[in-house]
Amino acid sequence: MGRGRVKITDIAKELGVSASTVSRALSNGGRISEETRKKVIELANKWGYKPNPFAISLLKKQSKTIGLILPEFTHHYFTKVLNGVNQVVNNEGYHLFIVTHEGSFEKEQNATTMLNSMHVDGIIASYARGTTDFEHYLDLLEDDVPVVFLDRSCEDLDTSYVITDDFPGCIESIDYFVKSGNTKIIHISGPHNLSTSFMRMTGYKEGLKKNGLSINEKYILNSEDDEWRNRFKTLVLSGEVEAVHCFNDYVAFDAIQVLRQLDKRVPEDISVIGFADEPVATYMSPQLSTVFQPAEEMGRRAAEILIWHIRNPDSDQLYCEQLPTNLILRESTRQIRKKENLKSVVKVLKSTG
Amino acid sequence: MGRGRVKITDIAKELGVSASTVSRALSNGGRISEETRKKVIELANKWGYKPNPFAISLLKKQSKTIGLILPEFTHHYFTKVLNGVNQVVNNEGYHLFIVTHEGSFEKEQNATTMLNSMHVDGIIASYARGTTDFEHYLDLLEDDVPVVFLDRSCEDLDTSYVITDDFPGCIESIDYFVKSGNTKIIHISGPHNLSTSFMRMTGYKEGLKKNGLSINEKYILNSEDDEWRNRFKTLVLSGEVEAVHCFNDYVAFDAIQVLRQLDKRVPEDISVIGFADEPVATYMSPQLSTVFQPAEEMGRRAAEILIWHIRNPDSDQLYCEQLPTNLILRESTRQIRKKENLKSVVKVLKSTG
DNA sequence: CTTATTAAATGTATGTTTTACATTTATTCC
DNA sequence: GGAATAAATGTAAAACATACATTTAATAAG
Repeated sequence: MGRGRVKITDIAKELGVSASTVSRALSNGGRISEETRKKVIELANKWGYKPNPFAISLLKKQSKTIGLILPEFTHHYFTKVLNGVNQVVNNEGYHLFIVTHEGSFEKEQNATTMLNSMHVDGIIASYARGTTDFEHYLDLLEDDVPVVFLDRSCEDLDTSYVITDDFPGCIESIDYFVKSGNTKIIHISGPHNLSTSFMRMTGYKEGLKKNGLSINEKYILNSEDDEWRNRFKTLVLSGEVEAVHCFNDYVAFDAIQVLRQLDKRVPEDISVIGFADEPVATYMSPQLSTVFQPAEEMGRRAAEILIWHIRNPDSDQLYCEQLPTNLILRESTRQIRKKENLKSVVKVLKSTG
Repeated sequence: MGRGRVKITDIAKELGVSASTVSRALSNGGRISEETRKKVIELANKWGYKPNPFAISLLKKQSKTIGLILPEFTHHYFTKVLNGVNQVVNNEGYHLFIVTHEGSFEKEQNATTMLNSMHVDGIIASYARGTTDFEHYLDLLEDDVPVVFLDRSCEDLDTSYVITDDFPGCIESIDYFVKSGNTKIIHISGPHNLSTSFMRMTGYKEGLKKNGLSINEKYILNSEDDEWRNRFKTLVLSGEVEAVHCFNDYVAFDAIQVLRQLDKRVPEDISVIGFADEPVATYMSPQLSTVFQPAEEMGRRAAEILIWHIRNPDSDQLYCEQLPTNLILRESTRQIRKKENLKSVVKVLKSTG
């Protein structure tokens, strides 16, 4: 039979009717006699008829396929995002084309043009760190391919996006440090061209301000700087560090390794809080206190929003959502008292109609 | 212009030539005057012509798309496999459709029929644990869709596969235990319906046998059994445990947690070896000695083999490859002396022509 | 100068499905 | 019986690119 090679005309020929009759019977659209419908459906089942998706896509100009652009697969965070996206996309009868850009702007550009030429019905994109030129996304929008940004937003473009609000999470962390008696707090930042990195550093600064502490640029290290470990050691040894606020869990892991080298105990001597709640946080010891990001939920929301756009192509409505984070206290912070619930939900709905 | 809506006939009309001339000029197939070719290419570039993949797929009956069936995304191992597959698939100009079955046989079946109806050119499959019925893969093969099994093989079906040979890795681990002076070795096994679980347990037994040690079923615990921690504690406290051979790194992590509760030092009192070299192995402390599985390489090989099958549809040759594992010594085992190189490469080439 | 040969360009059919429109058949009413 | 209506089915076009066949023009050979 070969690859469901039975097509609508085969059934039509066998039954002595026309192809359109068969099509109607199968898609129960127009009027058709109950008798023929039954006959057609029966034979279609018997022969295992499967419509050819290419013919349908060619005709209807839609592929029932969604493109997902991710930085990489091996990062656990994106894996969870992917999982979330996959769930709703499957439920809604779409298929997923996944491309990674590995942080390369060029690959990211290629990904968008590729997905466009593959005629995906829409795209969820988590763009490369260094991307500042969004021309390729503009091309997509001009071709009426809806785009939803994930994890990273672009305010210049009129697109929906789903991000976590890193701000409250950082402030919550600083609050906790202060409440547990740590006021000498340093920050180890991430890649400087990454918006989340900037956000978390700003959150750190705001947290200090809110607690009446002064901001000292000397206390902000950059994990991309090869010298950060040495600077960190110097600060620690000079006794100027009581707590470390880190860009993410991996940086926190590295910081704790350094502290161990210096025979500093965590959290007795120095407290550490990470960001993202990656698996590393639960496997390292001490287990890391960190800020949980609802990665899977983000993936789900992004997919839901994208599918909404696909189904409402004429609407100008945009969904710009910031999902709340959650401070998870484990072993790398000193205990203090029952943590208050700082849950924050922000939903903005901007409309450019 | 809308979604690269410029098509071949637009260019043909503008230039006053026929559609097929334009097609020929663009695909530089048949003979055509240099002059017209130039004109066509120029206009195609200017208008940003992109061929419609559906029309091509409909005509050529191939989608340039490969289906990948994985258990899940969140397991780091499969993420790396995915990464490997993705690399070569991209290089060879194919696209990837990814489906997960989450261990459900029904979902796995759906995945195969879905991918078949999407007319993928071939499928790489890592089937569900409990799958014993391979009818749906047989359907695929009958429809001339090549299948390559990954991580899990099916000897009943004439397909290529890529698996790791868990056996030598386990034996190497036991050898190492013995050489470093640990002879009281217990095994903590994985889910009992999982073939890798069985393989690793058998490897453990063979390793003991090879070293002249007796096998005691009392020393084999099952991590799926809720009581394993208590049994483990009892064994440890009775002084019958010098080394622990674990089904995978997560089990090893749990085992070490238990040992810590009992104030046993790793590796001074008890050595532990895991399996798989998951990230947890490098993040926990002590860092875990474990058996590295070439996940990415497996993904790459599977993709290479599948593409070979796609390009050689008439050949009956099968590639059945077992990739070697590698014992990585970190901090959870006592040091002994320079580790000898036990690399083992097995390549079987079976042909049913 | 005619015929054969080559080159260039064009036209047509194919792949599969859907749908707007057209046609046939059956039924009902005056 | 003929017109009007409804129901069922058929026809053809559209979606887009390409393989194959054919036509037209130009050149070489006899």
